[in-house]
Amino acid sequence: MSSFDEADAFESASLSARAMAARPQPYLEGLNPEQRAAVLALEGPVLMLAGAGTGKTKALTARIVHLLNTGTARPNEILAVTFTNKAAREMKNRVSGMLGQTVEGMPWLGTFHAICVKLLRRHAELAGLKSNFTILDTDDQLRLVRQILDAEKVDRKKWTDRWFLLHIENYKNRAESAERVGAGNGKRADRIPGAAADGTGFQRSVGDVYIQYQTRLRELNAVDFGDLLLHVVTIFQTHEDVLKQYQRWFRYILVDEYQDTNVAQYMWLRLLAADHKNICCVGDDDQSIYGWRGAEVGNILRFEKDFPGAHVVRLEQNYRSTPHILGAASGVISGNKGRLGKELWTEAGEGEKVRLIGHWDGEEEARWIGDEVEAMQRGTRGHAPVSLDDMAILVRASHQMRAFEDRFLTIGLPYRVIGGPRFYERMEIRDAMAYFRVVTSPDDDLAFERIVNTPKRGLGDKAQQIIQVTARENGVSLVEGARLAVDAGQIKGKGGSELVKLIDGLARWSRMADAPDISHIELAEIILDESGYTGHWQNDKTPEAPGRLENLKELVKALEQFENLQGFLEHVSLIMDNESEEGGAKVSIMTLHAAKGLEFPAVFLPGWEDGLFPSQRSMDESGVKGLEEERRLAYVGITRAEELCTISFAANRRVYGQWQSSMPSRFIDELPQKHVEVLTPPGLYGGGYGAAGMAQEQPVHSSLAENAAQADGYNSPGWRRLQARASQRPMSQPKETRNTVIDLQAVSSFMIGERVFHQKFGYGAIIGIEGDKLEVAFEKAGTKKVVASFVSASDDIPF
DNA sequence: CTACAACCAGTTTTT
DNA sequence: CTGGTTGTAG
Repeated sequence: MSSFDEADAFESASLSARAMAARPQPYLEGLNPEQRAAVLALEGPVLMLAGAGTGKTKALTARIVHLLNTGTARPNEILAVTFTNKAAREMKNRVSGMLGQTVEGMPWLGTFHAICVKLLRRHAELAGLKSNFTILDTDDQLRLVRQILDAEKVDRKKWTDRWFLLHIENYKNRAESAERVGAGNGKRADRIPGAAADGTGFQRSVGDVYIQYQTRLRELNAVDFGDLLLHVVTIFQTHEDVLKQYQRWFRYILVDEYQDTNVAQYMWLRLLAADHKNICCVGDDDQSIYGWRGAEVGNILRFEKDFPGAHVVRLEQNYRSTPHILGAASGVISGNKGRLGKELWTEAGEGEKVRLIGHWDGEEEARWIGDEVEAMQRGTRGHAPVSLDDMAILVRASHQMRAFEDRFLTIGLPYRVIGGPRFYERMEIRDAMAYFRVVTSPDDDLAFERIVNTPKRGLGDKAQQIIQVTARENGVSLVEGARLAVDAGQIKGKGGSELVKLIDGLARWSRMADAPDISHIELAEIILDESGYTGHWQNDKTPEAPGRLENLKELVKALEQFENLQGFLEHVSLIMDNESEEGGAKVSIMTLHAAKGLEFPAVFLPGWEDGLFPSQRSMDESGVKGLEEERRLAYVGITRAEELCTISFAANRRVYGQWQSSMPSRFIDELPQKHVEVLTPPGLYGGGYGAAGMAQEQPVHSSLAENAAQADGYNSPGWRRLQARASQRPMSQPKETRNTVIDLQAVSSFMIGERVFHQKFGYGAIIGIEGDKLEVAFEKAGTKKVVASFVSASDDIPF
């Protein structure tokens, strides 16, 4: 059953407009003049340019409340769109808070996707779908692409499923339908490079795959996330009556984070606002950091052209950060061209300068930050103690997190990583949900495919192929196909009997789902139990297994909030977050992207090195555009800080196991000196390097020495030259490896008992030799057979 | 069909 | 380095 109730959404305005008209307006009291202007300008197009920390959400919610309170609009006449469920939730809460009552019937406050699901369910037939269509997750999408590629005999080593999916999604972000893309077949830029010459038989374009992908989706009665927008836009474009209807219904439109809209979302909004033009877009062009997934900064930059006569309000008074922090941030962002232009200011006292510190390597950086966090927690240099909850470490790329995790575990500093793999993305959760999906809708082939041999039932590629073929030949679902194949005796042995067990189980569970005397929670437990899925993890001896069982329990617990399995699945397909938080205070570690919208009294920004931040890949792939987005990311990072912002970089860093040296980020040069204090790194003055002892080996040309000497001129030419010199000189690896790699073709003789080293398994002793294969007893990894060329002799003292 | 070793690629992430 | 995928031996 869908959670969406039409009547509720459109008809039952629970708050009478007239009854509200004369109410007082306390929500206007706490607003500054600009915020107030943005709230009061209810009619016509409004662009609210809201800088970081300028009370954007406050103004936005006040605007909604004002619409309601003055009787200008009823709750169900307001379309309020956000990007994330979190933002939608917060807005809902704040509106209720301001209104002093729960918001009954604001059915159109939600994410783009959630709102589009509602719309598309109403008009599914106009998109060639049934209204109970399913929404695919990334796994399903890839499985689908893979099927198409295999059918087309595409060499998947050369062009991966991900590559195709990426392109398809890019098309969808730009609202380009398969028909349209396919029509340009062969002439367009989407032609697969080198395909014709490859001899794989696949000589066509991404457009062809896109077309087939859409065809399959329709056959499956399914959509992906991109489709939710694209289908609705297409319906609006081709059915004027439908569009008109919604233009009348949604009398007032509000959009949060407008700088993150993609072309499809932009078109969707323009269509809906075309008639009355009561659209209020809120955003900050300086915080557009999602270009790589289709966001178009151009949308916000063009607003006044799109909506002539638009009322533009700038929120520039910042309530979050100190002047030094704002000064540093605006210094950096001023390097970008084509901004709408904003200057943040604050009434806050001067505060501390942004601190800048360079380190010898990434480990020292982590060590220093760990110490600093502890010191701040204790309260140092006249500062009051800072709670760990109030500190955050914001990195450019998630692999930077490991250094901090390692260090914090060593010193026992509690931390939390935000934005890791989310609950519903974990393998065991997806498996379990795939079971639920097949039980609730037996036609869900993708889900069936996922679980048919999970846990292992002896149904490998061959058996699965038979099922596929049988299903296709008879035009039935995979479950049905499996039944037919078994009946025809095509799947024999253990696999056959296991398959029968599975099919019978599915049928039985489906019946239970309809039975009134079994709760869906019991049903879920029965499914997981009888399918053998729980047992599979109980028998698993790997260290993750207990955690996975724990997660499954949590999943079952989460079911309690829903009436039935369908309701749960519907919810999960749209809401994929899970932030259960317990325990004491912790430092947060997260990416800069994940930090957008958050704020912390103390922020650390490590890894400001050219190539890492700004990311080389961004610059290579998107040139100046890429660099500008990176710069906005820097701006976002700095403006997360309320009181103390510490930027750091390391001269050397281990990347994919290799040591690499780099120059300080070009963004460091862009920090205005008057807002920055350069700290002296600890390493030079004893102690810092500990056992590594490389301070002696690499004394003078260390960038740190220069850093200390040039405390006031870190961006001087001298500093630059020195950095360039340091990076040209290959740094010797700080931690010496003591095993020597020996060319085995040259040496070719191994002896039993000899000590060797293997990349993956570590150290071990040879206990057997067969031709070019060695049997090695590894110290940590046990006894393995390895090819001789993969081990090297170790000159460690044999034990 | 499964298990294990070899190979390979490797930002950012929401819905 | 590391995790995910592919290829091959049992």
